[in-house]
Amino acid sequence: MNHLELRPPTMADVARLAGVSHQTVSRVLGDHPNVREETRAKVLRAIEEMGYRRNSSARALATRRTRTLGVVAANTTLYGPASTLFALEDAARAAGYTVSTVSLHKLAKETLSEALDHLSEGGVEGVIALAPQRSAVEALAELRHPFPVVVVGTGSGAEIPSVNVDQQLGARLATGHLLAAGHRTVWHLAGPEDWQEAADRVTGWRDTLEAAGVEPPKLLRGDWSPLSGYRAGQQLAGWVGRGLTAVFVANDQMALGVLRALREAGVRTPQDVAIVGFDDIPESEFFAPPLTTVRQDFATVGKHSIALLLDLIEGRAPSGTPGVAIEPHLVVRASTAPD
Amino acid sequence: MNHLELRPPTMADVARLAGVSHQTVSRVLGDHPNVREETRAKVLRAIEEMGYRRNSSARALATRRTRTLGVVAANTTLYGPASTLFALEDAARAAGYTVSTVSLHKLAKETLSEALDHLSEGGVEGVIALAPQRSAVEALAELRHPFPVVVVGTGSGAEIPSVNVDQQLGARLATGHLLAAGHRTVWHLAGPEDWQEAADRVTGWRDTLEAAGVEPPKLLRGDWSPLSGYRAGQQLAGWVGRGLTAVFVANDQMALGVLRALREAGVRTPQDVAIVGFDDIPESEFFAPPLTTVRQDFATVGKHSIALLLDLIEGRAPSGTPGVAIEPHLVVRASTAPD
DNA sequence: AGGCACATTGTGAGCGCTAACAATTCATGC
DNA sequence: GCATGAATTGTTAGCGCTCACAATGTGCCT
Repeated sequence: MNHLELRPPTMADVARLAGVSHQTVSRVLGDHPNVREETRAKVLRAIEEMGYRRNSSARALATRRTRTLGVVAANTTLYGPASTLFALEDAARAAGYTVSTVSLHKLAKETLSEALDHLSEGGVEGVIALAPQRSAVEALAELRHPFPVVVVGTGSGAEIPSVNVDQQLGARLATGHLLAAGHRTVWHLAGPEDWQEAADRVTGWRDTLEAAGVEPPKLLRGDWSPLSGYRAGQQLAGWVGRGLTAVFVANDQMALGVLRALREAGVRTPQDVAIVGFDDIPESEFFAPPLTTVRQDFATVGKHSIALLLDLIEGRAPSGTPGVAIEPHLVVRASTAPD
Repeated sequence: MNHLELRPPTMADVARLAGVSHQTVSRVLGDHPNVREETRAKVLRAIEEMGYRRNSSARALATRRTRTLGVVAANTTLYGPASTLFALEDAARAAGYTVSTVSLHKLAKETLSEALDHLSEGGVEGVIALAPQRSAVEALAELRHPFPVVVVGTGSGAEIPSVNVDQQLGARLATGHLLAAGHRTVWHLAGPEDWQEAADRVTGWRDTLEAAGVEPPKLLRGDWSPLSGYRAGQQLAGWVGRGLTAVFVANDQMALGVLRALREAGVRTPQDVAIVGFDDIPESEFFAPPLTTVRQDFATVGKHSIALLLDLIEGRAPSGTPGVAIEPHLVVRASTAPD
């Protein structure tokens, strides 16, 4: 708690105390090879003694590198985005970068533009956009910005470099699991149309059914919230006994709502209707009943995204195999298996 | 997507194009009063044309202000911390500051120290620490740092400026609600001992019982996770029929685990045992049954924290009434009310 | 001893901006 | 018509650092 000192020490101050030139101090700090061990020790002692820290602004000005990355995201209180954010932050820090975050309420073009401006003012070298909505990516593509941008979670629509989880595969796993358990068909409660993830999950679901020679039943839409799941669940309950025995819900929160609606309608899970969710939020294991769901590896997403962005910043060719989506995994629990 | 330009334009470039001095450009950008309208327009046109943006490093170097705040947090994928983070970020941006976040896996002294170092290297002017554990605050108090720090969520232990939700009040609301519903006594499943919030909730619970002349029953401990709630729930089930009819659980996730354990033991909620949680996570409304819980206003926490930190940075006397905790509210649902 | 290569250290010039001051312009009033 | 002050603009000097280069020092070979 010494933030009251008049002026923080500069490199020149340290140099004076150590009896060397400021450049030598810079060399020590920069781990340059050609510094005598004795000198290095002297300098380090002076640094320690004065509690010296390099001024990042001066450094950034001289090197033209801020070593700062930006992240734009919405819905950051949801498990998925929050987990991704965490992973990104971790990966960036490991690479020696600082992360500035802008959390938005909504990913409209306007707000996105403001966010990029804000980050730009902050001097970021590149930005990761958690933009799962197609409209957001389009907006992003139109916006001018003086740094590279990597999008997470919006399929590989080529327009902008991106990193993704293979949502279609996840949906195929979920749907296939239900078919394999003997269900004639599988209903689907999807996320909002504009979301790429929602669209991909619909595709994966539909493809799986069609590959099995089954006509896909009517598609239901929710908005990811438990409440929308609840409402959809009330509708679904009406189809029980008329061929509905299994539902693939596009996320765990909605699945929670569906479970409640079915329960209230006297429909038992999984005996009457089996349910599969998506995300594997920490709560899912303790739902009534515990939820079969699809888990995504956010840590890997974070690492790949940062790696790709850094490649872009450094002007390297992207090192990771581009466009390769990360594989999700099925987690089987009681909601699809009677005990 | 023009990040390939050789060198971004500087203020001098703009000045040349506009036919003025760089200082005049600076004045326009800084909204200085004494600039002729015509000149301002000329400059703005040049800025627009060149796509000029001020270099934040140079600015920071000259003004000695980075306009960046840091946030250190752990468990950022949980609803509470994620919500607080979001609110902090929003409030800071509204105040014209950029936020750099460091998300930690654990809030040990070592990692905290590294986090502060990292932020310090990034040139933050102040830091908000989401440090709900007492050990973390102690570590924070011992650590040297060249900027003010505000702690969120660790009671007003005076050592470090802090902003808090009145956890004891929340616990009193929860416990009082159960007593008022006619329960003879209320059990409590607490969070980890080291957490200030957990301790405060225990105190509020105990005080309420004692004020009602009731001897507090045995205290159970969890670690906030649904699993620990589940385990505790199994124990609690053993006391049903022996005086246990109501439980105040220190957070919603554990409450979820408790609900599952009770259900598996054939205990009905709320008919046999009433449950109150804490946090009001989005899922709570759709638990089986929907959970009565205590809601905290994270947006207010965020605003207060940023305001306090900015006061500290500017060297002002804290403007908000210091030490005033933010009031939580009870949200009554089916887990305490038979329909 | 002289010379050469290499290791080590120092010097000077910016990086792009803002703050302080100096210089110019302009409108007034007398 | 000219002094006078305000409005407007320009000039200069850093902010604290890194880079490129210059200047030493050191050891070793002939």
